[in-house]
Amino acid sequence: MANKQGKLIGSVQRALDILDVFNARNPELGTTEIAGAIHLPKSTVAGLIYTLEVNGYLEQNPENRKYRLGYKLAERAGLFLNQYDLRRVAAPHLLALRDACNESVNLALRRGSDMVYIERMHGTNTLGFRSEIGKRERVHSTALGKAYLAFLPQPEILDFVAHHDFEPLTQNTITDAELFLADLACVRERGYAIDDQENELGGRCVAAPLLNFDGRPVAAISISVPLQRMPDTRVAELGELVRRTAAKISRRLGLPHENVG
Amino acid sequence: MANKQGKLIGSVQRALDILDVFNARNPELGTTEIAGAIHLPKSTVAGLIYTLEVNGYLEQNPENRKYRLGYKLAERAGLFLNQYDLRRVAAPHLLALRDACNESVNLALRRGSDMVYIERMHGTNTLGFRSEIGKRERVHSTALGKAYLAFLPQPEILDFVAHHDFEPLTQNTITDAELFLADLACVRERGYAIDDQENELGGRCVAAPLLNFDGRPVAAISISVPLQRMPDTRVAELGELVRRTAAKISRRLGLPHENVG
DNA sequence: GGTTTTGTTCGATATTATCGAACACGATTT
DNA sequence: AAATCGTGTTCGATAATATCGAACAAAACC
Repeated sequence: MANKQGKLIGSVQRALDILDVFNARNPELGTTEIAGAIHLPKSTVAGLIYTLEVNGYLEQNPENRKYRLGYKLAERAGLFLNQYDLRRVAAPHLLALRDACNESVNLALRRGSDMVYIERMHGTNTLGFRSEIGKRERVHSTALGKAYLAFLPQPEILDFVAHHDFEPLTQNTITDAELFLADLACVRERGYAIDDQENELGGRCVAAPLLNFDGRPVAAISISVPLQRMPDTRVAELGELVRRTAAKISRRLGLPHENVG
Repeated sequence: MANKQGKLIGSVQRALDILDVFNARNPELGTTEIAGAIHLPKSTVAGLIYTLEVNGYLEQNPENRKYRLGYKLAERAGLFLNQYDLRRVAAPHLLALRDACNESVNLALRRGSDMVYIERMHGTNTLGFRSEIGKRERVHSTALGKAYLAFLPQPEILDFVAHHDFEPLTQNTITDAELFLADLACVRERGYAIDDQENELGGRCVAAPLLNFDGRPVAAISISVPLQRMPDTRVAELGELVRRTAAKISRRLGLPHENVG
């Protein structure tokens, strides 16, 4: 993004690559597997793994000698999340919103081409409890992303569509720049964004942006509902609800200094 | 704590040191401040910071050019937390426990000399939210830690007291090894541990361990209450409650393979 | 507008991470 | 039980590469 001509530190980059190898399908990996995944000799990754392990970013399962992500990540992540007053301000309103519709509600920041969840509350029926905080989804395929984007200054919007890869995630994903801009215009007009299975089949969402004193979006909130419980009539109803809730939170956001994220 | 003769990779260690410089009191730091904190030249940390930033572990506040922890930590932490079936199994019981006493309830793993929170639910009055997941507290000064420790095999307990630094956190913290062992015996007898302002003034906790099929502790749960709402009579009441809840969860923990943490 | 603090650039130096082969350990198989 | 397979670990030589300090540039401050 910037013209900052920085130099990457090789071994640090490789260490971070190791952390990225882990995912939901591969929560535990051995040294050889990790070495294979990042195309480095075993002995090299051994040292990197050891350093990460000593610092708590990896931990070894004594039963199978494999490694998994460590507690230190949770510790540091807690600090990351607490930086955002936003979360504290929004929490009671999200709770009320959740209770009003009894569906999952979300709060997310934009980070580049992704929206990152920083708070999530599920309806009473769904007892998933998976901490999906930190999860990322694309800007262009989510109601969250479209709500955020729609209220940016026009030049930034155009810059986004010019440089963004509109990867189709379902057959409903908007991949055409013109159509996307038209959709954003609709979002502005009606005050909330709609995702009709554009990010995931069987899922519908409505979302609205949180604006600071300047009118600039700093985050977005959404309600996500399985298709079965989300007929067209309810889309408008929940859309209005999320829009009003977002407006209420925005009014509380007299952020004088930072938190613009 | 092993005799594994590993070699630390210097630059990786320094990069991780940078992440550790951030804390609640210093959520944002500039290059010079970071360099001062870890005693390295600015130009060296610049490269490390850049590498961390590119990977999302740090982000720069455009308003003051300072750095703060990045979203990538939350993303990776989500994966860490999801590794523990424990959380999913315990969640409904914790919820019930929370509703039964309307106080904050916690689930924590032991990591070395600390207990690490992996789930936390607050009473309806306290609106604090998930923020404190990942937080660490000492084993010897918390009900969580004492509950966990008390049910370990005796040799491991002795090993712990032999090598642990019983740092006093309040005037109530047990710092004498003999007294500590005596307290653990009480814990075993009554089935739950008590922390009477040993970790923090004004806070009382009761806790009980979660045991796997083997009878080995894998985690602990607790109820933490402000002193004002926790007279001696209620200690016994909530203690029994947390003990019974822990027993219920333990019964569900037929862990055949791992998750021993 | 001048001054101070802060962040960035640059190239020479020597530290230090890398590599591959050989070793040791455990698990699984026959 | 023996043997095999795969895995993780050790080791020293090599060359790559992170480090450093000073000089530069750029904000922030007054």
